[in-house]
Amino acid sequence: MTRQKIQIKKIDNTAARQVTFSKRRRGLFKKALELSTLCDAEIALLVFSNTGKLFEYSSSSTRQVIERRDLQSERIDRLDPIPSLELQLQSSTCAMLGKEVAEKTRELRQLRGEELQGLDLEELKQLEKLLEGGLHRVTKTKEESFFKEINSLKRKGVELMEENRQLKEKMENLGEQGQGQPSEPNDRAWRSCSSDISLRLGLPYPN
Amino acid sequence: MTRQKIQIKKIDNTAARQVTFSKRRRGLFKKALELSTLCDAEIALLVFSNTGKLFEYSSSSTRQVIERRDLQSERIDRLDPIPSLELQLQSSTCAMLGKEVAEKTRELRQLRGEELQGLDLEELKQLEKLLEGGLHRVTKTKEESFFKEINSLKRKGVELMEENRQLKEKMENLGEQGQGQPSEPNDRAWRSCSSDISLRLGLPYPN
DNA sequence: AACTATTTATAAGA
DNA sequence: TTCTTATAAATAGTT
Repeated sequence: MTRQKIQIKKIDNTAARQVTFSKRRRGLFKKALELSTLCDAEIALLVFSNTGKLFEYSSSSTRQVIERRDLQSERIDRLDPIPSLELQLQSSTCAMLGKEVAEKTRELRQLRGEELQGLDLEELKQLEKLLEGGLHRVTKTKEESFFKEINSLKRKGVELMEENRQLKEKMENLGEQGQGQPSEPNDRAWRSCSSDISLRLGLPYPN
Repeated sequence: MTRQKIQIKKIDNTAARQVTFSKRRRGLFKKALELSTLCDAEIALLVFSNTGKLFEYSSSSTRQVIERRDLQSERIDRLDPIPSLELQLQSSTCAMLGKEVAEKTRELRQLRGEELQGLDLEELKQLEKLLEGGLHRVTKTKEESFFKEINSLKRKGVELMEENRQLKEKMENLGEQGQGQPSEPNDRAWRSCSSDISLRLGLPYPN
């Protein structure tokens, strides 16, 4: 709708699709709120993202709106007093979910390089490309993570050395004893906080 | 929103309210359709006008979307008046499947390098290893596939040259004409089956 | 139901 | 994700 007009069809690029989803979801929810406010309408809006996440808006309570809707459509599809209507619907939901699980399982196996026999050259090439992309991003993230950890430890080290220096100074001022080994302040600093450091290493990013 | 900006509060004038309701309801439904199409989202939208009329949109089936939503908020809502045993059983199956889908979706995204923010260094390292393994196997399979294709084409070439050689021999025996060029049998062999070869080449390597 | 001046939404890029 | 910005789309008030 801007910069360039787009076709209303599924966006192939995953990242772009997610960005658009975020933006348009907000827009849609805003419009729903405005309609319910301006026109005193009762609204329920359920949105499942591609990834299965649920977003919902309701002018009152979603459950309430759904029940009101059920009352209306009751006259239409209540011709069967069959309690299995619900059962059937759930059943089809189950079937759908089952299929989804199977599909995703297959995809996962292929990404692990485990179920490649049925693929043609083109599919193999695409898979390879996907893996290269994923690997690249993971490696990059990992290295950034390493870097952060290292910097955090360095900073800590500097702080401890400074603290140590100050303590020694105080001690020297107090007793003029001078028997300490001025050449290894950092050794003592590190030993004194070793438990804290190992904790940080064990739980790499507490934040 | 045009001619003059309006406040988002209930429109007092009944006629004006109804006109706005019509216009905006259409806009909202259009936006819902666009979101579901562009982003492959599953959407249900229920709107009751203040006159009590129901308008609904769903990307699939309203009932199905509601079911899916109930599954997610099952534990929270508990408004259900004792579902049948069967329904309960199916429901738990569905819930399980739903969880599985969510889990696998997350795994897939991580393998694509898309949802890495929550992972610690150890997890990133494992993911990287997994991807390297998968990539290695896929690349190997792809190269084997290339190789097979090449060998198959070579074999075909040899067969054709042999066939060509025999044909020429026969022709020479029949007519003692000797005008052929004995130095380029392969050239003619390849040309004679060019359409077949390009067909085979076209399928495996379209780009 | 149409029109149209404006406001709003948003695609692409940073 | 958030901001920016050029442009498309929606729509308030009018006819």
